[in-house]
Amino acid sequence: MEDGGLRARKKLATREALSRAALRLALERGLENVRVEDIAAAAGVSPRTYNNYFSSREEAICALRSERADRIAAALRARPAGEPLRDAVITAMREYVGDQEPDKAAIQMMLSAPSLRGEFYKGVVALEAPLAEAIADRIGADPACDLRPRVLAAAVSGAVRVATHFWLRPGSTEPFSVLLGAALDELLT
Amino acid sequence: MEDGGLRARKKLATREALSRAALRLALERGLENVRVEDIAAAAGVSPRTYNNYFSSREEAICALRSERADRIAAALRARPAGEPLRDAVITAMREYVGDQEPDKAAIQMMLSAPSLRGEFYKGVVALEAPLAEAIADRIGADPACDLRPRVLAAAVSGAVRVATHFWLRPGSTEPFSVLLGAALDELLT
DNA sequence: CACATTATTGCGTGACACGCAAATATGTAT
DNA sequence: ATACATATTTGCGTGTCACGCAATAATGTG
Repeated sequence: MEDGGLRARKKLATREALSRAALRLALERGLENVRVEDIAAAAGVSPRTYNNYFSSREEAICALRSERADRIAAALRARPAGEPLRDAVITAMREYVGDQEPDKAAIQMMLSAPSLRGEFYKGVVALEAPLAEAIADRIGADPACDLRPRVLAAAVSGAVRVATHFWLRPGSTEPFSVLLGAALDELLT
Repeated sequence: MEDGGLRARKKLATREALSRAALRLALERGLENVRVEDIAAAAGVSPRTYNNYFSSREEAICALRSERADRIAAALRARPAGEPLRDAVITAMREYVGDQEPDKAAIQMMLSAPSLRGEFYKGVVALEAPLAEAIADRIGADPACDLRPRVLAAAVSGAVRVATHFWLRPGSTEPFSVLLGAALDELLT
């Protein structure tokens, strides 16, 4: 029952293979033209197995994005203790994102297809819990009683959403990191 | 083709009847035990008509909550022009919510059922656009270029989410308006 | 190597979303 | 009021899907 056992790793691998296949196929053919059967085949498992991992195409397509939360929290914990809270949070976010450009077509699709938007937002909101916990640790707050960590985390995740929105505007060429930095700066004023 | 015509009003009425029926049935019987057929019957239309209005049970159940956005924006526009931006936004939110308690069981359900959460978040995020526009008008910003209105609106909607989260905690008895006020105050500090 | 645990698979079932075309209701101009 | 145009509702058929269940295969353990 260990986490690093062959079993657990294989499960993660199939989950990832399924999700990658789902996203790739949706981008290639359009969301409407992807059968569950195709996703399963592309990942080398039976359709029934696909449904053991995900209970909807939407969930499969958005699953990978939903798993970056812990690294963000870790980036915050790595900030020096003396740094003011908001600066630390914002710098941690900037560091985490770095200057990697996300896949524009993928995010575009997730935000324009109504059936994917909800799943996408679930992923964004999921970033907040670990981030809020790291914030609570830093300011010595009880995350169960104090609103501040969660409100700040929610504001940060909101800034990410807004930056994404502007980054996707037709004709926009600015790198995501620049827009994210600008959005996060608005939280300081 | 008018907005106030009999046609348009009847359409809105059926839409609302369907959504109310869907929510009521889901609360009474649990989400799993609600057939599309039941919702349509409770609203007095055919199942096929139900599907002309909504393309999933989840959409029908969460539809009513998604339509409060314009009134929030109006509340902001009613604030005196001299008031500092954030105070105006926060006061407007407080005024809008007043001391009405939302339906705890309903929101509880929407946040605990994975298939509803995405739709619920879509509704919360939908609050941001009109609010951001009202903010942009107030500070004379171009909502297409300036990040500030949207970041602030997103922070407010995040605060609403966080307040909701705490309001739902088992054992919590504080009114929603108090928690919302506390969450919004964190945005000022 | 034997045994317990866990994952995968096939099959069957109930439900659902939606295209299409007919029927019905509504708005409008004469 | 009547006739006509437009929008909405409805029934039916179709392809798809999620999931319970039980059998099978794969993996970890003593």
